[in-house]
Amino acid sequence: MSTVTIHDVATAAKVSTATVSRALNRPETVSTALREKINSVIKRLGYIPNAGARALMLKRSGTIGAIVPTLDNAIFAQGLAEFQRQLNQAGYQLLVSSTNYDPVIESTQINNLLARGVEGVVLFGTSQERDALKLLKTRNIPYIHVGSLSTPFNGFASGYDNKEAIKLGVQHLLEMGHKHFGILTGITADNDRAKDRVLGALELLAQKKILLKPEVIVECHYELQEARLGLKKLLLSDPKITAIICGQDVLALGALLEAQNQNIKVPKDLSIIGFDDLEISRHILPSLSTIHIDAISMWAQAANHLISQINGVENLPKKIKTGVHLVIRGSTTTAPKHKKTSAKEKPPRRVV
Amino acid sequence: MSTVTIHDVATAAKVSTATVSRALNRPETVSTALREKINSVIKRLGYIPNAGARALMLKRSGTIGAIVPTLDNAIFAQGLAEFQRQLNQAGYQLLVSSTNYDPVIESTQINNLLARGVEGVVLFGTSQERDALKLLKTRNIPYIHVGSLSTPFNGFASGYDNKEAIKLGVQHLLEMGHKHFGILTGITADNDRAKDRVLGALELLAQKKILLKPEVIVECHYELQEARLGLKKLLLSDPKITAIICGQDVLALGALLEAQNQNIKVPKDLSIIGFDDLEISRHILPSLSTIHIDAISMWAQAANHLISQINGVENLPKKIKTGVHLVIRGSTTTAPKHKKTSAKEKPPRRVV
DNA sequence: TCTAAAAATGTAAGCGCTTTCATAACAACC
DNA sequence: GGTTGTTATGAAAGCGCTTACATTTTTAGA
Repeated sequence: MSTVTIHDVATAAKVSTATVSRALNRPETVSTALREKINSVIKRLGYIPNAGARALMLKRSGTIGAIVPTLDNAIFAQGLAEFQRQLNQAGYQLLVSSTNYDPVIESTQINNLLARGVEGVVLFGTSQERDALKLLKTRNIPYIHVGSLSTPFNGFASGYDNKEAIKLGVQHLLEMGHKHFGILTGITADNDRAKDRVLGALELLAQKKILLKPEVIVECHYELQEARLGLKKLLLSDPKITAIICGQDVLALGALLEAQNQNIKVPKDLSIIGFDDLEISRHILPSLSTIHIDAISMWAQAANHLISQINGVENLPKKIKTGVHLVIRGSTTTAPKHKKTSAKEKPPRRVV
Repeated sequence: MSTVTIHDVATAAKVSTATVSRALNRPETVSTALREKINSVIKRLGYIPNAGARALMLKRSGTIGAIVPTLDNAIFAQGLAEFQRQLNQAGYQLLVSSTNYDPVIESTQINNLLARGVEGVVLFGTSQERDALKLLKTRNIPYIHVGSLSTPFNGFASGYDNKEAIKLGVQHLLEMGHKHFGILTGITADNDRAKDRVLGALELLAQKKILLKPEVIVECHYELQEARLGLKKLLLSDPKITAIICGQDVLALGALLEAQNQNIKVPKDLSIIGFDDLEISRHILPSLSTIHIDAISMWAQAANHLISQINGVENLPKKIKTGVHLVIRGSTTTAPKHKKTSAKEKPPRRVV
């Protein structure tokens, strides 16, 4: 690990380290001749300034941290890509870490980012540990929540109201005459988004005097396999179900695929609605009705807000509300008049 | 940004900074009484050691960098998750950056990681810029390529031979009697994996005296929309095509979906084979025949190899070959006897 | 040609941390 | 009680960098 330092460059160029540093950071303050000489030495030696040492002096790292539940979901991957683009444009580097939906890991990661001297952090959702947030507060590190607006939080957030958003879908289903619902949700523990979506759905249904039994609300991880199992369970719990409300498109996709495997016709026999509008949702057959969220703008605005915070801009908005809308596609339609009973359920015809 | 330093802790605990440092790093060398006192002060002040300063002294950062083309593809997301797990287990932190398939950005990112003092780096594929690799070499930073074994490279690699891997699929198609092929590939520029897969397919086909015209090899980004367009182009270029060889499952999925939209029966009229075996591939209808790669093991072994390198282990293997196998599912079958010609292509019946 | 202002460069301190070496405190032994 | 280990703590240097300040060189005005 033969590291070449600013000192090596200085001696090789027969100047002081101060001059090398200046040549790098404020080139206009050093004479052309020297500057060129120094640059050539730098290139020859392959000198790369040590970011840690630099941050130590400057008391700023030029780094921003992001903590997301997982990278294994297109909705995060794309959001982060946008976030990173905005950051780079403003001269910041992004440090990503994932928590696997575990708030304890999340706290560790926040510490980690702090140790690395991040100047700001993005937190997904609002379910982080109290202490972790307090840490950010007392250290005076700017941060912003992304993806959640409904749950109470201090500080800033860029996102939308999950409770209201899901209602768009439920309302659509109600208008289509559905009366018997099943809910397929992600794990709600430590996940305000998932929780809010279920809550929102139940709230609107209750308003229409539809009360769901606990058996028709099933939780599973965001995986196709689990979602398929979930749908099975749902249909077993209540064969009268004609509409499935899903907390995320992956779940809806799983449900759709399972329905197809069971030869249940979507949307004729069963309507399915998702959330997030992944790329595949518009392409699959039948295409998936879902709630589209404007993830790009949500992350872009979060980035800019965070940078503004770092720059000490005053009177920033507490909440940045980003777009959500219902996309009606092929997986939802009017409720079947009489739920088709499967063959074996058909009452045996009485022989006269 | 009121940072609390080791000095603050020291004065608050009425000890020297040396003692605080020891209490943190080698607790057994400091008396119980002091240790407890120091710990309580640390907790009270919310002290977090500055990782940069620490790395500066220790000359090791405990950090490893990974550079991948994109996060927006499940195959990378899952691989990185595994990689990170292995790293954390060994006490290392992971720093991820993505290049969007641009080798210039990749070089920048390597510099970036080096500036941050990473002790090792993982590079996806083998198409990085010569200079960037030389930089790693001269600085003596351990690195390993992942995902590619066929293209020439120096140093180490964990992965498989893309050229051979794709042949598994092509062979299967040949055995099913297919004669007319189309290839749907990712952008091959700066992408040895994509390149090798095309090459491998062409090689095996040529061996069977099947030569593909350039029009039946179409490149597109790994997106469903583009893949659908790709299939259209392919079918237009040669209506006799009965089998599509895809360089990645996303492309195969897109092709499958487009076929369904055009009411082309898969696999009856058209066989489609993918590569990577994403989760959805086994669930979609028809399920996708594909080449399964053991991404988990590939990344896990890369992590361990890298850590061994850092630890100075000698005589490490140059190549770690990880598993690949053909998964035959529902999207491939025997070639149709006579390719069904669509109505308007039917020769007009001559009136006698 | 001399002098003063401006521009270019160097000196040295210090960012927050670890660690070597020196010193102090404490046992344990005769 | 003095001596020797043994253990616990502190003082200070230095990791690679930037920058205030001091110093030198250049420029230009008279």
